Amino acid sequence: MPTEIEMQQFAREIKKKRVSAGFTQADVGYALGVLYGKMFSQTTICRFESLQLSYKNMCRLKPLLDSWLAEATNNDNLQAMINRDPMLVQSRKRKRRTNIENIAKDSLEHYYLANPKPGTQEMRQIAQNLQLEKDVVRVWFCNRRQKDKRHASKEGSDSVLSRQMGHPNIGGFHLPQEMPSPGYMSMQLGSMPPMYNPAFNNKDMFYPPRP
DNA sequence: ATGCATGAGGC
DNA sequence: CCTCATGCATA
Repeated sequence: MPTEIEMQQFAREIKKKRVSAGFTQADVGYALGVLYGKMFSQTTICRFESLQLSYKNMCRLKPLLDSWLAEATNNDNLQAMINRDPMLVQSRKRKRRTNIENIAKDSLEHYYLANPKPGTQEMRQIAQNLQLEKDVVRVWFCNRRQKDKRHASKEGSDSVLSRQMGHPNIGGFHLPQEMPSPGYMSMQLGSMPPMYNPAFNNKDMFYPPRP
């Protein structure tokens, strides 16, 4: 089992190699499919590189990326660009993504801090207060807990519970105000080589997660 | 890069 | 209903 430090180094290594070879995260995910049968999405590669997966999850994916790294290092290029699988047959089953208002998100966060695992009745109540489907609320809590877990293996004693809070506001109105940027998502900007030049040129690269 | 969603597996 | 791994869709 690699240590978390080793995992961090590995993630940086993967990213460095990917970028210098001119691959996108999606390319890497696709390459894993070609190489080992199981393909991964851009999202997963992104989350691996930024250490946003659970440690256990990272350990399972590491071997795959490990050999990808080896492949990419040998074959230098001529690597993946194999024909993109057109295997998409519009399966219109997925629910359209709900957009939860910022006001509601603040309230949810508040509820979460008070109780991360509300019961069915409690969720009904919350859903009603915020005028959301209770399933949307349930999923929000599931995702919220999952997010906490990703950052769980941190050491500091304070941390996780003190972040983008600020408005103790439950059902009523809410003062429009800027939320302080959460600083817990450490990006590794300190180790960029000078010739670094990604395919994207947007400002996101040098911004903290969200305003 | 990230928000909301799905589905498998677990009790 | 939960957790966990994962991803479509979108900002």
